[in-house]
Amino acid sequence: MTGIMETKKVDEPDGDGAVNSFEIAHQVDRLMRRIEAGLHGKAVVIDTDRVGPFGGMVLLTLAEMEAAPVHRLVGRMGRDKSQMTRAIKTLEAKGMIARHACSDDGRVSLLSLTAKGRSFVQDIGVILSGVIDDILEPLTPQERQSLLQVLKKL
Amino acid sequence: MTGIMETKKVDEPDGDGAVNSFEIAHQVDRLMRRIEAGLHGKAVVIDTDRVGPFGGMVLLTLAEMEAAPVHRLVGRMGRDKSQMTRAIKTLEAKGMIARHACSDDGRVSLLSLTAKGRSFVQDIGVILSGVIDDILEPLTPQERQSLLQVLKKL
DNA sequence: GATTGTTTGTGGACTATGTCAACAATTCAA
DNA sequence: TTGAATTGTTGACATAGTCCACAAACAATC
Repeated sequence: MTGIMETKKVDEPDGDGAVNSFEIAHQVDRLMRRIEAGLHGKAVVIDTDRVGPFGGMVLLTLAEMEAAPVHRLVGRMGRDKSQMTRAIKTLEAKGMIARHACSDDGRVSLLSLTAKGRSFVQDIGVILSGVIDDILEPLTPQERQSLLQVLKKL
Repeated sequence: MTGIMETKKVDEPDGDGAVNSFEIAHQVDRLMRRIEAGLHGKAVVIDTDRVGPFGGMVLLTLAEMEAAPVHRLVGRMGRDKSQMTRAIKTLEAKGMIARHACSDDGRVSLLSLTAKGRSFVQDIGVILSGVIDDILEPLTPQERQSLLQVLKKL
């Protein structure tokens, strides 16, 4: 149906407009990797608590939700529950997030950033912006906008 | 400079057209994760040799290079050398790739897919195409094309 | 030809992430 | 109220990524 792995060479898009799937996967992978690498290179200096890339993502994500239960974080980030449990535990130990019981539901405990967590998010956000701006540098503002637009649609 | 982590709410693009950086990182991350999850769900059945996601990517990448030294694979995939060494070792053990000495350079050994490796790539390619087509389903052909275009501009 | 430095690939040791399955506590629904 | 479903936790394990040191082959110089 789609063209990628056929033996014949595919020089132009298929009739139904499909694009090379592996090419997409590969480019997305590379992009993600560049973001991580950029962060890895620059963020070490401020990550004094050794929160790590994943912990950073959790904090960043939590920053734009404020007071969310674990399962919502899980849903938003697409990770495993157990992984999230542990990440939260260490982030809590480092004083980045706090949890308080949910009055409506005895099972859930709501998560929120502490002042320290917010301050970290602030710092890492600036760095992340810089890294992504560097990567997106070859794109025109229109292209950036359309990239974000398309990504959001998915 | 960029808007993401400012305290004030950002409802519209900044004057200089910058977009929310974290949003980009987050969406790229999610997209990558959806691809992995889709692959994970569907590819298990054919991955009888337990090549794994990373091994699969190596094979896919190698398929479009044919007879490449390790360091080129490393460069293309943005991973660590040692990681690649080990991945190659196991892939070789599983009979997916073969290595033969390079006449020009005594240090490098050129990698290429075996028949088995090519067959695997064929299968996984079909699945990957399906997964990505599913994910890209909400996009118009124009949007897909523009996504790939923008990604390639990196 | 011996020298120094670089590239290429390996290996060890370690950390971080991700997966799977089982589980208790709670809530929900019939 | 009893049986499912949800929520979060844990154990055990598998995979992936990082850092550092190293040997062998090359490259450039003297």
